[in-house]
Amino acid sequence: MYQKPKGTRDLFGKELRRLEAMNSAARSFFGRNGYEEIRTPSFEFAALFDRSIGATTDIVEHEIYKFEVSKKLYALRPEGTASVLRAFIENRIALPARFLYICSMYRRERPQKGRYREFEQIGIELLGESKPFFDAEIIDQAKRYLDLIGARDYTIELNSIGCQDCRSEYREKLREELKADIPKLCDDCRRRFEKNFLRIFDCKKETCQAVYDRVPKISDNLCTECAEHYAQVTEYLNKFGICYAENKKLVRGLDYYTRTVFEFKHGGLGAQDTIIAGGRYDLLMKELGGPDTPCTGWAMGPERLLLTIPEDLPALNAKEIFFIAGMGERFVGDIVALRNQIQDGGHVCMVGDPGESIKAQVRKANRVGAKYSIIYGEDEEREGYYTVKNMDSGEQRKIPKNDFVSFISETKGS
RNA sequence: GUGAGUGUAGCUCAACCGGCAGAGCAUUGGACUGUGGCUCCAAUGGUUGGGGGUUCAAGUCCCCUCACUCACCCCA
Repeated sequence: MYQKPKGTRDLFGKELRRLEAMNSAARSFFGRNGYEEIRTPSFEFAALFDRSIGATTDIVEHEIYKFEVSKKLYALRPEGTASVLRAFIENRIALPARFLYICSMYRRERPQKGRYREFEQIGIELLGESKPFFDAEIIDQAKRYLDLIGARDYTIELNSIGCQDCRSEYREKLREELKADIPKLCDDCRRRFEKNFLRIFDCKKETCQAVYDRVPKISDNLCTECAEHYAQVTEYLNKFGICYAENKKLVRGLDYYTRTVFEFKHGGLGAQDTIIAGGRYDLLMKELGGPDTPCTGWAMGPERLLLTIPEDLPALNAKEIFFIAGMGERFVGDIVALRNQIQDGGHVCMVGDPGESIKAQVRKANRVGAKYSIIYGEDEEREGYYTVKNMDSGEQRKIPKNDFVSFISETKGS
């Protein structure tokens, strides 16, 4: 028996409907906010991600699916931002630009709760706006979207990790501060400090956290411009009426972030509790060879979000289902014509095997959730009507063939 | 890449110290010949994830392997 690769899923039924409901809600909500959907290739040249995410991050080092064809090295995209910026630059799109993407991403990690090797991301990118207002605005939009689809009990955490100048200055300060404590830190943290020093604050070990609790934080060591920017972001968030918590230990895993970073988290998700993460990345566009352009954006993990939302997501318009039970092979022509008529009227219609007993067919009608069973056999043919059984009430009506069109259209709205 | 846990019928799970592989639900048929759901009766359903070993005897103990789950790492 064939099996799907580790970390992938077959999506169907309720799960896929819920996911698709989120996607269409995102398209219409962010569409109303001026975001235009963009779809970039599932794979890019691998170098794009080295440059954007950071060549020393774990994602680039061993989580990307890479493959070489005709001496060219490709990579399945592990995230969306790099591709969107590449597309923006390559297609010479005008500023300011607002993009929405809904795409599968690929990372070769060990799967666990809320983490897969192929997973969806819904993300927005706002290109060409530098003002703190827009940092706050994309947070506000994320929050309103979550509220719209019925998410509850999430928290918003905010921090600023400054620009390159504040960061390199802070890094030396931190190195001094930590000197005496280095023996207390875990191996991972020592490694982190060399590779991506801010990430030490993400460590889950209490012994490490005890040290970081009393060490100066980057948000208290910003340059004047970054500090002013951060202060204004918090002011705007207050004006928007958004509840958030400042988390001085909040950092991001990707290299390209500057100044504002934020996460939306949800308890009850286990270890992977971040449902939305993003921030400002003013340097990346230039880094990728484009015009010097300030940008903000975030990405959401819809699978994780769905884990937090109770079953009854605002349903897509539930269609009424018809089921035709024909009483013998010789009615196939009539049955098919009737099926077409019902489907042309915009309804869902399934047909039973006319060779099966009426009992077996009505049972199947029940099983597929049919609202109406239509029985057609010798009596109906002779006298020119359809027997229509309402599967909820059990009530049964004879509807003359000539009246059937109006029956169909009446049924539509109910 | 590292660690822990779990794999028994389509699904959810039993099976004592190693001693004939079981139940509920689902499926199919019947009671009810052209009428589903509810009830009752019956039937079908298994190389106990796979391979090897120990033993008179392995679902059970040992080794290997595969898959899933959770956590570390990392991240949406």
